[in-house]
Amino acid sequence: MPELPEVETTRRDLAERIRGRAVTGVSFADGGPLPVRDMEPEAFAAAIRGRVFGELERRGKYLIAHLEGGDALVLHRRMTGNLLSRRPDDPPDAHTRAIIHLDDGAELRWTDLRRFGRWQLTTDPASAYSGLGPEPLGDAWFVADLAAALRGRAAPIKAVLLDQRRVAGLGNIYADESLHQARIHPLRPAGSLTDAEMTRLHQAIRSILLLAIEQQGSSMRDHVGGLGQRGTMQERWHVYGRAGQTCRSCGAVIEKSRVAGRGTHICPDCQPSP
DNA sequence: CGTTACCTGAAA
DNA sequence: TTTCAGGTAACG
Repeated sequence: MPELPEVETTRRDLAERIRGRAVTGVSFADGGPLPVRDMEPEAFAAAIRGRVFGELERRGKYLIAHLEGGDALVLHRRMTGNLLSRRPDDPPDAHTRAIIHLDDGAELRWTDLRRFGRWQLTTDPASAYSGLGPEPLGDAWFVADLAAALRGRAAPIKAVLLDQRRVAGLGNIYADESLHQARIHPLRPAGSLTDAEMTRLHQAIRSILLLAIEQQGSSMRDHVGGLGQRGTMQERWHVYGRAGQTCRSCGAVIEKSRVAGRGTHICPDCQPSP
């Protein structure tokens, strides 16, 4: 579910709310898989109780909640995970799987319908996301870096964009939207893109991710920000979720197919077949 | 590389 | 009843 803009929205919403706050306890829902898989829930609760949060960082789609002392709680929302700050008397949130209680009385609620999300308490946070490629919104991501990631690759460009080792943070929605804005068909062999196409794609990725962050992400169904609010980027989609509707750029009918195992949306006029 | 499994629920 | 869903690890 959540891609870079959705995770960044959570980070911005929660960073100042948790900084300096101590954990007073953790409670987990009864029954079903929990986000902590590499230790027993009781051991996890004992290990984090009393710890104080520092900076809340994002890397790709990972959230890194640093703890004073150097270790961190690394979270990945996967498909339906949400982390939100609530007060104890706020109404319950559906599919709440865990709650971190803070010393100012706030509750950090983890909701996750499909239970794919993961938490990892680690003394070496970087090891949790060591294979990630560059941050597409970073100061040091240039067209040349995208070109290097694509060079010689026969795989469809969409598959490469979804590969977190090449670029960190793109998922199915923003891969489709970026390729449409850049006027590139998702099945084009990655290594076959011209310089002009790579320049357009680099620009499209950055501008779409920035707009999506402004919009606080896409709330197709499950995503909410750190305060429980829905994003509005779904109103700006050009192709994703719009099969059968007309292209906002040229009026052609948006088509849906399957590429790299994922539902894939294109405008057949803007994005000619390879 | 593409496919399957992991989970639950909504929609077709 | 079947299919599909924003992700990714483990398969072959």
